[in-house]
Amino acid sequence: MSNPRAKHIVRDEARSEASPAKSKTEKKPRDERWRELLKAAARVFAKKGYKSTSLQDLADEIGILKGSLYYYIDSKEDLLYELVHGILDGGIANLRSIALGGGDALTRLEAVITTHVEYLVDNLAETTVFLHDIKHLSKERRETLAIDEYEQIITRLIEEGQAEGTVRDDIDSRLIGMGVLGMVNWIYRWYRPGDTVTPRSLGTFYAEMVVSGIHA
Amino acid sequence: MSNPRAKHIVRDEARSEASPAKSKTEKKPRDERWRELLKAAARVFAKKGYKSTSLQDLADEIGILKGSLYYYIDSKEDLLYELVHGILDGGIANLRSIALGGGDALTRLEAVITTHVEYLVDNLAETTVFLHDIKHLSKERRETLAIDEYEQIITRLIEEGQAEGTVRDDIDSRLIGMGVLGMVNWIYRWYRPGDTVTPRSLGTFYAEMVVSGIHA
DNA sequence: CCTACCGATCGGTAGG
DNA sequence: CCTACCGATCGGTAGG
Repeated sequence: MSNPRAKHIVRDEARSEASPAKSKTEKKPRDERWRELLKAAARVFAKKGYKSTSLQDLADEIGILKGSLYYYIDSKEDLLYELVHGILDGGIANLRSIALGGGDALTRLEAVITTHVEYLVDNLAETTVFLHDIKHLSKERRETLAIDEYEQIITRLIEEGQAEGTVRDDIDSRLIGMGVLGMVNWIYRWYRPGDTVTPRSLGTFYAEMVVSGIHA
Repeated sequence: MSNPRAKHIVRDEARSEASPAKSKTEKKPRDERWRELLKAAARVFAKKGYKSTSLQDLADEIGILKGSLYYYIDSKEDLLYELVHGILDGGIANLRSIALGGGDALTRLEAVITTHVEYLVDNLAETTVFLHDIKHLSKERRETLAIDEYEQIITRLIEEGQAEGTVRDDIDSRLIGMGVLGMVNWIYRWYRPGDTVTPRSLGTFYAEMVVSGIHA
């Protein structure tokens, strides 16, 4: 989430106090603008797709000129990477701490599902960008990301459950794992803020459905 | 699946017999080229995304010049529409005939799932384009498509099951329906031709998993 | 009128 | 952050 261009950030270089209200040349601290830019990118990429979003779109969104974006980034891809990297690492950290914790495998799987659902819903735009546009990252950058971790964490939990005898073992753990992941990740396609179902109860239900669907 | 430009197709106008092997100016009947173009578009759109695919890419793929594509289409979007329209209508026809058939709701739901999985796997590229790039269709064209039919068919079956008492009715049918759809549709993201699991057994397993996951 | 393209250029946008 | 631009490539169309 750090600004890749701001190698040496000098904090708060005496923000101009001159115009308290909006002026045409209003100055915003660099960090604030950077966060604003990332939020705008998440929103617009999620809506239109990365490839269909021009830097002009983003510049308009935050009220600067297109060329000025290069004060914050080196390329359009920087924005995609920052979003995708941030959302992935956050999600993995969540799941890893649960999956490696105590308790039987099925209980940990339930916790992983509810936690993942809440995280996904709380970060709908970023998740959408991750699930839709990661292919537009360069191979080099994509290789720095632990993209398969989600799949591995879930599949491993299912294998533990099979070893414990709580999960049916007549089916490949990977098939089950991808089914679970699909059910959960699909949420980004239909859930909208303000939906009658809360993220918490949605997660609880899907966890329940999975457990009764795969138990031995 | 018809060629929008070929208003009056004259069948097989004495295809040149001169060069039986490949010649530089090899002639292919119009319909054949059109199908070849659609197949190439499905393949390349699925791999690179609609927006990242140039008409030059497609022309290269089938071995003609970019400008020559306009003999077959009026715009790039024609190709997207044709693919998305074809795969959607085929899939809906499948499911509708099953959903409206006889038997109890849960049995029909199982059949819908297995049929849909096989159809999806048999048409992986087209399904990928449909699930990823439909947003790039113009509003006018998108509105001609029955995009919500899948969701409605599955949700309605679940409601019938709830009415019959075979499906748990303490949960919104839509939540269950989207869960089922997500699990099944997610297949396009990980299944590859040659995978050890056959489409048939994959469908059977997912149907099983759903039924035991949601039964009353 | 057709099939199967070519060479050149259109309005517009890309990243830099 | 702005002004003033570039090289290239985009989808699409011209006449032959």
